[in-house]
Amino acid sequence: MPKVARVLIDNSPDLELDYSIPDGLTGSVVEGSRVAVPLRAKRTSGTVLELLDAPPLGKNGKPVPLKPLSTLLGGRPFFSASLIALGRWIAGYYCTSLDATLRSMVPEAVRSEKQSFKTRKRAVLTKLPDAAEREHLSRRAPRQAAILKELAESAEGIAITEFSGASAALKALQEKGFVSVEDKVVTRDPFEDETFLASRPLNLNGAQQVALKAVTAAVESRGSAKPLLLYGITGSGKTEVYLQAVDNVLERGQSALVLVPEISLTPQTVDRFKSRFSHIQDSVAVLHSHLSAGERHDEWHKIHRREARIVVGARSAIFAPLEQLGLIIVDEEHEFSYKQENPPRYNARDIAVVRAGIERCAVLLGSATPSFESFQNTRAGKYDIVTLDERADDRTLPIVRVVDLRTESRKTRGKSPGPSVLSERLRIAMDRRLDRGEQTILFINRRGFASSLVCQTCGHVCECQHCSIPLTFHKKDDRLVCHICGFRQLAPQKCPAPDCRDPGIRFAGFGTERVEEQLRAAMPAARTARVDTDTMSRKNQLRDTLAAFRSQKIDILVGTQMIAKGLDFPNVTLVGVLNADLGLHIPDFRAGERTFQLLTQVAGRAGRGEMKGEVVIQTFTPHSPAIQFARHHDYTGYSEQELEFRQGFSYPPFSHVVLLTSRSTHERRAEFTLETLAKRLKKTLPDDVIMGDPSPSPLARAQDQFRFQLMLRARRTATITRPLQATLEATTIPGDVIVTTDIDPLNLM
DNA sequence: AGCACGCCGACT
DNA sequence: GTCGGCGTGCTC
Repeated sequence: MPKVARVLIDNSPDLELDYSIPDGLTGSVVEGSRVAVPLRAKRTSGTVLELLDAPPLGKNGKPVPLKPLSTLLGGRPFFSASLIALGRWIAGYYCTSLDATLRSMVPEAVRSEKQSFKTRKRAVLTKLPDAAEREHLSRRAPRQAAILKELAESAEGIAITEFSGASAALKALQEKGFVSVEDKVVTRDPFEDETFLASRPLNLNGAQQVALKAVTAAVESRGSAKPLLLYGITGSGKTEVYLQAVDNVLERGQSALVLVPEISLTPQTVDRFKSRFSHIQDSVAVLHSHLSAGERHDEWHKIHRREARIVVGARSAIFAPLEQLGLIIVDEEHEFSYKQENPPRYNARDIAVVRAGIERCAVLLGSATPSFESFQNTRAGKYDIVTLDERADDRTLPIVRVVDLRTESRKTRGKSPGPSVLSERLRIAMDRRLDRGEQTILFINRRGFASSLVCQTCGHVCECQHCSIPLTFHKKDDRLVCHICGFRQLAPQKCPAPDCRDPGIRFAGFGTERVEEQLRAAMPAARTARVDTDTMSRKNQLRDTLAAFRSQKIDILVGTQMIAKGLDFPNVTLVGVLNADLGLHIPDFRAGERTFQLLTQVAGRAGRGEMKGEVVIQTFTPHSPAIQFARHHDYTGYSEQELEFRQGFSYPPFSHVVLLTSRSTHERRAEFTLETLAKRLKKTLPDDVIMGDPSPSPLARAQDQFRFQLMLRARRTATITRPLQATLEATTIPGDVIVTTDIDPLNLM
């Protein structure tokens, strides 16, 4: 029996102390247990990280004298030994304290005592009156008799709200001892008002069968197989492979974890899992950010109680306390939303691979446009790859046409104020769809400065007072809004530049709002709807709009990234990308990769039914590789060219990036701090680390803080992080400067 | 010499 | 995180 517990003290970064386990508690103190411990003269709390047989030896060679831990807190631990191991790995790799890491692994709604199980008072039958009594009641107190009859038929009792008009009768029955009223736990069901029609497994085509076999073999190998990359083009039926693989895992008595990008992007994926497993609906738990705190609490406990065997969730669901894991699936593994933007800044896709290693289970990464990190891992033999290169049911990929906006703007010059949103080609294609009763999706990538207010006469751009980015014009409430800090101001009537004052500024730039407006004017017969964060604020609004689109009550759907991914509408035969350049010219070596992924994903929304699809991409740079390769559906071609470039410059996946950022309201201090760190790092970092110069971040100011950054690259992350941590500890950082470390960043702003 | 303050290391 | 030891440097 272990006699010693190593305890991580709460709220004290990386303080791990050993305590002896008193006799009364041996056996009940396990890894993950919450315990109260003495610390100096006080009492504090902590988490048991591991159990030891004997106290460690001190500097004098003798065992360290240990204090006994005080008591056990709480019930079954939040963390299993393998989740603690996972936490240790994350804390080490991402340079975060173990305490903060473990805290981020359990939802706040579970961790804080505020949320608890929801209870409702229910009446239950305690004993049935004898025949004479019943006879008496039915004559003298028909209300009571009726209640008894109802209760006799329901095993779980009936909520007392059902008897709201008969509280006196209920009370009388309670007093006679026939009925008792108890608090019963009721589960908050995020899908309460939805029904899922059971779906049956579809027939797999040859490639899908090969893929399923490979996954099943990996599951059966119990962790000795390599991670598996499922590269399947859009519409090739990846989800069906996931569903059947999960089914196999369940049959083996194991559980499965399915990660999907932030749920609002793919409501359809969740629905497909809920439907396929509708016969065991209670075994499916869903975890994502749109759940209420109470729902999250209940779903998490459903997993913790071992009731749920399938978890479908976003990024943080990678920490779901599932046991006997057989398979972890990461859908759309290239998605940037898997990266957490606050500490620990982990990437759930990478954590999935680590967790699979710890739990000795299989891991499947799926994508139509795999990240170059994962793809290179298959080329290097670290991952295995299976390919679905045909659309399921013999459908074909859409024809992609590229419209050169440079020649287009020459055609329309002078005819309309500002740039024209729809090219002639796209207009004609849309008219044709409307005539045939088919549907169109128009995609506008609002990232970048598309809808900023730029004066056409003097070039003045309305910028945020607190951040160094242009403000975005929202016509509905006539405001300029900062998408970084939320700052809002009334839109100016004319150009604010003192020597300009041109009223034309109000018509510059376009975003989804303006597209919709122009569309209404240009095609009055079409029924249109807009999907972006502004219109989809209400709960279920996205779901409702998509349902209306599916039932063809809407002809044209205009939207941002929200409609780019994962949606499957058979009647959509045309997709228009209004400005493909917007993500292309940002200072980030992944700009091309991101654009290629987006175009490929958007194009994949067209022609998913019987009818052939068409995609029109409007761009000012038709020659750029991301656009040309996307046009030809050529992931392999693009990856070859891009990987060669990345290798030449030692960018990921041929190196790991560590991004050091300093920020402060005091510009010089932020800059000086980073310069000092850079100087010290130059001395301690090994030669094979590529270190840039400290420089202003592309987002030079945000929320009144000036930002500077330093990029470091090396083959192995630890080559950088070990000396970096030592340097950070040894350097005094001014109180008003914040220094952050981002390992494998995806956002270089 | 006496004391305040801040840094640093230990806490089991 | 928090406490206490100890060194520095200022004041009496």
